[in-house]
Amino acid sequence: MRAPNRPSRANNRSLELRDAAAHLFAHRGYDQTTVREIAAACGMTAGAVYVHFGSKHALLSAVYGEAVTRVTKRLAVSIAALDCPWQRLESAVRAHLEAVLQPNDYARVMTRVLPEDAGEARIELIALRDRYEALFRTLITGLPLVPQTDCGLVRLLLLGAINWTPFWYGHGGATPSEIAHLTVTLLRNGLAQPSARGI
Amino acid sequence: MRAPNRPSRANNRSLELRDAAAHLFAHRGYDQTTVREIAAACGMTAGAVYVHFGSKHALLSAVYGEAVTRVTKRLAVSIAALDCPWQRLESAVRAHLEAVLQPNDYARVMTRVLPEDAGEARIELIALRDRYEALFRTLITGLPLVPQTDCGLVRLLLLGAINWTPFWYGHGGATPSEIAHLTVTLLRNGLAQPSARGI
DNA sequence: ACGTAAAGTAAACATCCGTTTACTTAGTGA
DNA sequence: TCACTAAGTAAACGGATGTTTACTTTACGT
Repeated sequence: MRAPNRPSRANNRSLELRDAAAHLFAHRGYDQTTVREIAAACGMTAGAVYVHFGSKHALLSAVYGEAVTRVTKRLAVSIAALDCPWQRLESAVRAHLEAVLQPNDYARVMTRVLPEDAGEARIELIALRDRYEALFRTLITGLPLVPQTDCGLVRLLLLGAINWTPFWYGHGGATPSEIAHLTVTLLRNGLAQPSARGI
Repeated sequence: MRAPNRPSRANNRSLELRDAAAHLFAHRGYDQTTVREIAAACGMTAGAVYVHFGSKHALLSAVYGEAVTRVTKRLAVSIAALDCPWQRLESAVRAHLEAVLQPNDYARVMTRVLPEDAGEARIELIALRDRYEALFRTLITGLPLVPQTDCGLVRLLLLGAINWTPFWYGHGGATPSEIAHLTVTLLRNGLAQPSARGI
């Protein structure tokens, strides 16, 4: 008699478990989170976790998949009304940063948990991550760049820069919006004084 | 009678252990590497590791410290003869990338193992990493940037971009030298067609 | 030649982890 | 009402892990 006002039998505690797992994975990493901790965070026993998820890896897949879904939606909304390719990119970067930098457990799992650490779920996580990064591919190939720019390389550098932000955010004092603006300005115009530009 | 031509009693097998640990930490991560594996890679037993290192964490500290020392030296050499601030930065980035991207176990540990995963050794690793990143601080503050640029933010974005490269290097086809050139060019001039630059 | 101490082994220790099993509880539908 | 089934518990299982202990080997200084 834990929840008297239980809405129905399918009182999906699996979502509660997934949230708890996301929180722990985001803050302590996958390896250093135990199934017992996840269960305890929901007031359950470790065994009960396996009623909802076949394995710890499956739990990570569920968290990762939800993370990609959420941040993809957020990104799509943020660029929907914009036309200028540079504005679209900046808005996408801002959306990504807001997702990753706020205390948002799901988004943070995307950058903190390496697919390589996921064992069996590895291939699935890589596919999910690639699906997300393809959005940036579209945004970047839409930019009016100097000819023969390696768009793939630009995308990877950009994603690297913003995926690394969780490791230092908070010490610099800049907001996600400011970081996004500087990042895209840098990509667009560079930072050299006009008199000091190279060929 | 393992090594007949043993040079002396202090046949420092601790260096051999450190190398083996670096290799395994770089390729499989800290948590997923066992002390027994490290010992086996040197033809030893797990117990023998504790003759040379007090704990697994101490072994990680040794690897991390050596990594910082090596890459610092490499970086200092690469920029010694250069005057132009942009050339100095590009050379430093190239040196960093070559260290991180070649099958160089030590440098890779610096980007693959998060200090947060190091337990007791955490504070020490952070101090070592900060010491290294301070080199880039000097290089960036020496650049003739547009006024009021947030140099700290630029440094963090740059380090993020190049620290993330190990996760995708090899799929893009670009060499460390090419990546370094594009990165610094981007930082300097941006990538927008001159006709499409913003204010 | 001999004592010392470093280097290494083999095995145990204590603990923890993911997972499974046997069992209990409590709604649900016929 | 009663069989059915999802949800959960308690406990055990099997194995792995970092570390310690007791003992052996071996090179060096005196």
